[in-house]
Amino acid sequence: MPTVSSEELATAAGVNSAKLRKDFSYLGSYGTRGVGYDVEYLVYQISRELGLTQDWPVVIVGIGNLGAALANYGGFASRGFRVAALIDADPAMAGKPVAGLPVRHTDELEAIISDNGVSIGVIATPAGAAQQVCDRLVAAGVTSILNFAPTVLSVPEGVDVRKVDLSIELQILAFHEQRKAGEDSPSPAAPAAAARSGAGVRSSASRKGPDGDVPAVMPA
Amino acid sequence: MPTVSSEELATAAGVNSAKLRKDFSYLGSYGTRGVGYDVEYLVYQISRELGLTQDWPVVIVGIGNLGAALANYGGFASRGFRVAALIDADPAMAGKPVAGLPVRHTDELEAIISDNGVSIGVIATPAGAAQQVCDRLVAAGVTSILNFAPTVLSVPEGVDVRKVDLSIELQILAFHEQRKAGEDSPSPAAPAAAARSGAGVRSSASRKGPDGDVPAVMPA
DNA sequence: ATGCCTTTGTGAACGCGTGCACAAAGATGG
DNA sequence: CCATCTTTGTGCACGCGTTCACAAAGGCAT
Ligand SMILES: NC(=O)c1ccc[n+]([C@@H]2O[C@H](COP(=O)([O-])OP(=O)(O)OC[C@H]3O[C@@H](n4cnc5c(N)ncnc54)[C@H](O)[C@@H]3O)[C@@H](O)[C@H]2O)c1
Ligand SMILES: NC(=O)c1ccc[n+]([C@@H]2O[C@H](COP(=O)([O-])OP(=O)(O)OC[C@H]3O[C@@H](n4cnc5c(N)ncnc54)[C@H](O)[C@@H]3O)[C@@H](O)[C@H]2O)c1
Repeated sequence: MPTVSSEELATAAGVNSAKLRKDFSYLGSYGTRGVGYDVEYLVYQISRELGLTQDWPVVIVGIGNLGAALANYGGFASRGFRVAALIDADPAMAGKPVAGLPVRHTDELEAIISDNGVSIGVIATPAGAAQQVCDRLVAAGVTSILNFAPTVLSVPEGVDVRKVDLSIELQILAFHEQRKAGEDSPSPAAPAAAARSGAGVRSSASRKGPDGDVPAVMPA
Repeated sequence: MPTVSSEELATAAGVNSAKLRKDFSYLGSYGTRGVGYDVEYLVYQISRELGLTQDWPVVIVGIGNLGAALANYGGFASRGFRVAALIDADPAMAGKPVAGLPVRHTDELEAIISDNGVSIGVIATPAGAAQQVCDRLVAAGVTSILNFAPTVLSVPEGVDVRKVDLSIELQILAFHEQRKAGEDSPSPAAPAAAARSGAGVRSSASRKGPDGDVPAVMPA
């Protein structure tokens, strides 16, 4: 029976072994003292706890550069996610196949969500359309949203939103990069914690950019 | 002079106003009591602290579906980042223009990094090539990496890596989704903190998938 | 069966980020 | 010039996650 110790796993993952054991203990402690964890059983337990034993239908809204790349990405299917439909507002795209699936028009959004029991939606539209799309998804029954548009979405309680903002990722890297360069005294005691916040800071009078995309943090 | 109070900003960002003030205090506290913060000056200070006053040349390695989408993304330029070059290993792509830039072959990687003073690199290659690409980037002088390949990169001290793993984002959503559904007793005291870790858990004997992409968490 | 060795599971202490609450500072109006 | 009002800057305490450290448990060899 193939087993792994918490120490091996911790080293591989780059975390503390005690933390890993404590985390595992929350799902029922199925290790054997003196031996470790049964790999197969452990994987099953974690998969089950994470909700990976069922497969989740997801819809991708906004089939542009990014949306198409996501649709073509094989990593979803292998992790228990199934792309139920690709949705775009552009009538010219309707019916056109992307990654083997025909693009559906936004008009069908509610029906698609409902028919497929979709509870997870991916938004890859321009920022200007994101909130509107979000509202429709939520109204149709979606309760989890992965947002790629650079906007803070407001949703009713009970709906989870995760935001992926590539610009912010780069900004965080640039922040640390700058620190490496100026090794003298760029704000002595700043705990770098501020760099972790995903929330964008805007003035109360801020406006969106010309194309409704990427709210500018800098004035010019 | 347009100003904002910490309370306004905090509400907009969805955070506590005290936290926001304390964060600002790390960069020198330039607010005026009874009034608030001068918007323009505050934006400048934050931009400077974040390293946004200079523009950072970046290279994107792996111009496939995702890499091309990134190259076409306008959000980088507007935040102070400049795509210095697009790099791919496929000889057929060399010279072909993507988003207005000619794709350069991997052979030129070191020269490109050096000539442009690039310190930030984006990896969008298949997972199997990521570590190798990473090593070359680092050897050439890159000290910050944004990694889209589903692999944990190992880098020498002093090099920052940020990983964007879309599958994990979806898994986190699915995890919470599952909780909403089974409202009875799915592991009573699990603090949901485990879902935040970005580290992938693999058995010590794990192998990559057939195409060297997406290390499978589940056995089958 | 007994003793030894390995590794788990977890109580307790530590460290750190977050939020509260308030004194000090400055603007504003009389 | 003084009173009052608003908002900052921050000391302090609370809560939570992380880490240490170790007793208990189980395997394994003798
Ligand atoms: N391309 C990237 O690498 C990248 C990176 C980070 C963030 N983003 C963000 O992701 C979003 C999409 O980026 P992109 O490069 O794919 O843009 P894109 O312009 O190529 O694609 C946008 C797509 O959304 C569709 N669309 C517009 N309004 C819609 C609506 N109301 N309902 C449904 N579909 C609608 C358009 O028809 C188009 O196909 C943008 O918000 C962008 O800021 C993109
Ligand atoms: N497409 C997505 O939405 C998506 C989402 C999440 C993660 N990812 C990850 O991003 C990576 C790229 O995804 P993709 O869909 O663009 O794949 P892709 O196959 O379309 O593109 C990969 C590109 O990398 C190039 N490449 C291969 N080896 C290279 C090397 N050694 N040096 C330089 N270039 C090399 C290939 O020529 C190809 O152009 C993968 O690791 C994938 O798992 C993609």
